[in-house]
Amino acid sequence: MTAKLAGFSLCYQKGISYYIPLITSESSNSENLFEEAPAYISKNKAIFLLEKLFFNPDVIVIMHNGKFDYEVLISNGLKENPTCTIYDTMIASWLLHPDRSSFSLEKLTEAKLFIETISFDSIVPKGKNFTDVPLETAVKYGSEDADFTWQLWQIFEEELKKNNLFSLFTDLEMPILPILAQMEMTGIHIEKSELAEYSKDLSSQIEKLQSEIYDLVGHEFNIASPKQLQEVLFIERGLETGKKTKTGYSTDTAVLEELAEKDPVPAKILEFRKLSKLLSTYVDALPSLTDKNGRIHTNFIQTGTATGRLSSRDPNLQNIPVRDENGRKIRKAFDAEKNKLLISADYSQIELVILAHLSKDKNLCNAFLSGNDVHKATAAMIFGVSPEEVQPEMRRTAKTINFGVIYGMSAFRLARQLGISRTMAKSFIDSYFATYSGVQDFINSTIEQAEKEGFVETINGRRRYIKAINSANKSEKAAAERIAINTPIQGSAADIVKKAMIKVHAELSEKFPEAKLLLQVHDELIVECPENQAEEVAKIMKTSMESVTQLSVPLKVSVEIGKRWGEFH
DNA sequence: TAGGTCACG
DNA sequence: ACGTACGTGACCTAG
Repeated sequence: MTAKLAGFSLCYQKGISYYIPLITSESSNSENLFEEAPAYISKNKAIFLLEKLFFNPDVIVIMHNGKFDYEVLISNGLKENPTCTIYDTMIASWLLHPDRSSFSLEKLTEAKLFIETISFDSIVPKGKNFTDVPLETAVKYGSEDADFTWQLWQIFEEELKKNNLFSLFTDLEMPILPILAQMEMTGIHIEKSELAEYSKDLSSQIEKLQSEIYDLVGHEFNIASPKQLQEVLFIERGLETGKKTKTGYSTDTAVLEELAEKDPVPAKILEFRKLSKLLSTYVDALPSLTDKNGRIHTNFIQTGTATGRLSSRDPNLQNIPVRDENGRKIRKAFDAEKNKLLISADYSQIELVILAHLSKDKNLCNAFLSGNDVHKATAAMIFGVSPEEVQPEMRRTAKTINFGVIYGMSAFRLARQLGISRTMAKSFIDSYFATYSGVQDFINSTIEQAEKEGFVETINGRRRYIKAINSANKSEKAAAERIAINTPIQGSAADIVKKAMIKVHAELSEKFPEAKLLLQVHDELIVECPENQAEEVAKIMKTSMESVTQLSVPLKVSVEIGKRWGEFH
């Protein structure tokens, strides 16, 4: 949002491209400069000319990592909501191979065009800017950037069509791109003073815990160092070791919870870690990232996952705490500006709904159709009781199994998760698959498809190749099978949420243009809008999201309206 | 930079 | 006999 425009490059046929540097001095805004210095044009002139491209519906603009360029152009005066079509070669390559390690123009040019590129670092010395390099060098670097993007598109267009990914590209991923840009640039407001207060509170709690730990242990040490902590727990205090890590014995939550029954230190460590995490990752970090209006801007990464989900970075706004009361205080610091409200709309159990749809399992579909608590319905089915007879413990078990199925569960993990024996876990699993035999069939056929074709697909044809699916190594093969099961479920959910974003954005732009999408958290959309529009905006969001796809089980969306995120009424 | 840990869906 | 649930990103330590 603060990047300046040095110049831009264009290409419309292979091997011929142009770099156009801009006059950098802010004072030189004369219209005549174009004639006086034909090799340069002013920034205003450049934006004016580029707008002709971006607002021509007959034009297709091909870019690499277009969201970035688009945002820079907007920060420098380009109007929003272009009418051209944007095609992004970075996204195209991601759709073709979503678990590639890099989608940089440099790496792709090397891999697909077999050309060595001029690297940015090789022409711009450390600490210098692009505008410091000689024009001749800038021309070389800038113009090949456009040329390679053009050439990559020629290849990707064919490949997308060949693999039936073209409509996913044009109808889903490309329309999402400018929406993400708008969300990022809008940002979300945080109430700094609340976090500042919470910071003091947390710091003193942490300090107190720290001295209590030192007292119990008899000396000071770095609690955050797993190495030193192992020494203290397993040698000095002689506690039993559990799981191993690559470098020693684990001190993670599960292990410490176990140890807490025999020793007072582990519980304090757990509390210390919990509060330190909140303080360093959120409470102290977020306020320093606000702009002059107190808003925070994340970067949504469209190529961030192998399943089709988005990821969020610098800062990650998709992992803001919510699960316990301490953490929720942080979420509540995210608020709407004056005279506005936040609306959160989230899909209920979207991944299980998709599992029901993909497997067409009669009992799982009925579990959804019969009521609104699918875990309870599952418990009733696998324990052979009526829904009214389901005890909380039974529901908890069913819920864990439901998640387990989505992740490709093992009896071992289920047993550990539920704190029961492996035999017992195995019998729950058997009973689950006896009830939901369609789910078992879905799992088997998905793995078979992966073995035969080498990839799995989502409802919309999004693809993920699974190289290890035919591995001779047993645990590698098992891990590949879990990916094969999970990807169509998680990925289809990602497809649906992206479709919903497009629909919600279109509806709101037309009916309530002041309402803005701010965040997407995998199954949840957050919108900010004027107070007096909130009820209607919420209705539009719910309706749009529920009607975006027709599955064999209806999608349900719950909406909440409030001044702060995580605190609704 | 890798490893451990932990925040989220 | 073997390893142990899917997908992320940030912070801290240690080398």
